[in-house]
Order: sequence, then C-alpha cells, then structure tokens
Amino acid sequence: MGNSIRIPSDGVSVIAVDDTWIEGKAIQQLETTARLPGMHRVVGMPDLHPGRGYPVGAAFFSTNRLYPALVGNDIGCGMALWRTDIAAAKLNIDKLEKRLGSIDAPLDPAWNDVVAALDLPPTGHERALGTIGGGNHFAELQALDECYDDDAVARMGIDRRHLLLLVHSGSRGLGEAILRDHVARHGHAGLERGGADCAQYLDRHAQALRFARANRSLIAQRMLMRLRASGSTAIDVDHNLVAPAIVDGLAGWLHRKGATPSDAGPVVIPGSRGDYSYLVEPVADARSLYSLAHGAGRKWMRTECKDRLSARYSVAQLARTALGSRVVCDDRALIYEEAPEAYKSIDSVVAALRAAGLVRLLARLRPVLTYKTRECCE
DNA sequence: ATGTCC
Repeated sequence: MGNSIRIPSDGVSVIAVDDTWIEGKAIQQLETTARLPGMHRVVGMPDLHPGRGYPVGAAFFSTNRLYPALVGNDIGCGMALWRTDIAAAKLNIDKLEKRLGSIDAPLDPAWNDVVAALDLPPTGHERALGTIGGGNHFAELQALDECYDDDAVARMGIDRRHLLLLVHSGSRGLGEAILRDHVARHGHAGLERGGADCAQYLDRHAQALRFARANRSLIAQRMLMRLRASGSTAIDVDHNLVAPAIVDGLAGWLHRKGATPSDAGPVVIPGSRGDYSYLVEPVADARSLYSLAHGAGRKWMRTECKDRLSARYSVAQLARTALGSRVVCDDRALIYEEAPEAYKSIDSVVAALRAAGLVRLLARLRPVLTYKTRECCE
C-alpha cells in the first residue's frame, strides 16, 4: 500500500511498484493533462504509456469541462468475456483455426436479423459491425489456467472444462468520426458543462458506446458460429469513455482512456498475446479514480518493434507463443507491433494493482488462439 | 485507434 501509489506532482498520481515499467514521456503527458483548465485530479494506471498527445492507461477527473480528446477516437472500446461450450480438453487448434477462417469482411446478410434486433440507430458505419479492427484489438480463445476463488468463478458460470472468448474492440470508424468532428469544431479546449455542444457530444458518445458493445457481441457470435459452438456473455466493460461522477465530494466528469472501471463488477485484465490474462474482482477506490489498468500496456513504440525483433524471430515463429498458443495475424507489420516483447509483463501490472489494494484475483487465463486478422480463406 | 495518407 505504502509506496504503490506515487505522487509525481500535485494532482497527479501513478499506481506502480518498483518493477512497473513507466516511461518518462507518459508521466509528462499525464502532467500536461493535469494542467488542463478545470482538471481536478489524474491517475496513471500501471499500464500507463505514451499516446498521441495524451497518455493511455489513465483516468482524468475534471469539474466544469469535458474533454473528448482525452477519451480519444475509439469511444466505447472495451473487453467482453464470453463463456463457450468448446471443450478445453483434447484441443485441436488446427481445426479451430481452420473453422474460424477470416472474420475481417463485413457481416454476411444472413446476420441482418441479428443486427436489426440490436436496434442501433443508423450511423453509416454498419459495415464495421462484427469486425475487430486493427492496433491492439483482438479476439482470443482462452483456458482457465489457475483458479484463486473457486466459488466466485463458479458463480460466474466459468469452469476449466470450457474455453472462454475474450473480445477487445470498439466503435471502429464511428468513434473516430465523432472525435474528428468534435476536434474540427472545438480543437482541444474541451466543452463547457451544460452547453448544447456538450450535450450533443454526450449523445454521440452514448451512441458509440452502444455501437462498440454491439460490435463486441457480434464478433463473439460470429466467431462462435464459425467454430460451431455457442456461448454467452459473462462480462462486457468499456475502458474508453467519459461519465458524470462525484469524486472528492465534487461533481464532474470522469474520463477513462485505457482505464477499466473498478465499480462495475469483475473484469479481465489481459496480458499480451503471449502472456496470461487475469480475471479480477476490483475494489472501487477513489484513490484510483474508480479505475484499473486495461491491459499490460505498451513498452515499445510500434515503429521500433520490427527493427528490434525481425532478426530474432521469423513471422512463423511469432505465430506461436511461449505459452503454446496460436496467433492468427496476416498483417506483417502488426505481428511485430503486437509481439509479447512489445508489452509490459502482465504480472508486473497486476502486482501494482494488488499492492495498492485495488483488485482481488479470481483466476488466471491462458491464451489458446489469438485472432487479429486473416487475409483469405472463408 | 482509423472503410488507416493523396
């Protein structure tokens, strides 16, 4: 507890222990956000890393101004965990991979009724529904590897005999369009509470949250259909969003950018594709602005990954991981950018959260098959 | 992050 929450400067704190990898640039960006007008307090999570201007892996609480740029372009991005009926024993990964094929194309018209039942308002981005996107987005089959609270895990309907499916995706081009339109009109000055422009942004933001949740559900359903399996949602939690909140007795806006809510029940904190993920029960705590790390967090910039790894690993080697899992990623640049080496160790991130008393571990999940993108093969 | 830069 003692030194697991660092205070680099007034109004800025970072949840970290000695071996948490935190870049100086990310702290600088955090301090920049702390100086925005109306900003009350900012907290860096242990997966904090530099972003484009603003850091990723952080929560920001402001009183009178709302800052859409802090939420970023992927409004509503989050993690959905699905239970499946795929037997974990006697796994044939080749068969799973073959059945899965490519799920990058827009959904087939056969999905029209399923999409219509979601009752989403028209956005012009319907073609993106059911697709994962790029960057750090993925869909991953996982096995329950270690259980730390049998009763809690059983109550969630999760067991060792069946695989889980974790989907990390967001609002695709919709959130991007909403932020672009906002920045074109207001720059980075933010929006005054109560104004018409603020209300309009919040409307669009709500639309993006719905779209992103629907997208994760459709991705999971589409994968399960291909795998000739079925499943159900266990968790779906957003980590890029802004919401009204009361913090330190003040009413204001709680922005989360790559920060998972700690007041919305159990969540998964995923490691890289070659690392474990943890199912945790959060402890809602104002010190962390009711937030947790949303993953391991980048350690290397995307642009440096290929140079650092291409001599060490072939593309074929990168399709297998140290934990015995398979990676489907036909994008030559992305396979290096998302290599396990490019990410912090998930144990160091979770250790920092535990040291700060912010989570209780429920289970450790092991990756089995990570889907990023596939060029061909229905 | 992005129907990813014209």
